[in-house]
Amino acid sequence: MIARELLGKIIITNIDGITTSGRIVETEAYNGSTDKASHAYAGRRTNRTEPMYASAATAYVYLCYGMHHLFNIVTNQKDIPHAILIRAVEPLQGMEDMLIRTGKRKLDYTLTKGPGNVSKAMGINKLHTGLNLLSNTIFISEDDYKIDETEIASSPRIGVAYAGDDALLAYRFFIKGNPFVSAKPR
DNA sequence: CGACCGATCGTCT
DNA sequence: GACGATCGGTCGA
Repeated sequence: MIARELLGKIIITNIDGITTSGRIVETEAYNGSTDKASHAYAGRRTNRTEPMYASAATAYVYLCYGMHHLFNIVTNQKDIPHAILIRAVEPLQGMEDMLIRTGKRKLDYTLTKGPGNVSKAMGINKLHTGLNLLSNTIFISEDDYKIDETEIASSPRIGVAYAGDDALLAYRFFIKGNPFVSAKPR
């Protein structure tokens, strides 16, 4: 499962002349047309969800609650709308700029905890939806950091109670004990 | 701590 | 016209 493999990888953004990067510590998988929690459930295909139907390594960014831009990585072949929501990263580069973007005063674990904060800190917004992630604006990289399987935990996804039985699926993955991992499900 | 609540607007029905 | 793949502040214990 790709949501698991993304843990420990690095997201780098070059936006507005600013470079920021962070290590992925929490993800959620959205399993396309069979997943009631997915925007693409039952093959729903609209202007908003169209990028999810693109091939792997495309960005799907959308506005949530009228104020948060949530960043997803599309993972499958063209026309199969699978995506991974990046829920938290551990900042690596550009913390000063992240603080400015988020309006926070001091560097703490809330800087990039939760999907809304990740996008805000890294400068990702709706304009980036549909963007190819092999571009240099937003891309995924990796370094020597290795995660052992035993460091990975899973749980049901956050905030998807409306999805019925699919809300129970353990499609959320995170690095155990990492302080940037967001709150537990409600 | 936990529970609750308001902000805020694009998207879909 | 209703409703979020959220966040941060407040309130009470």
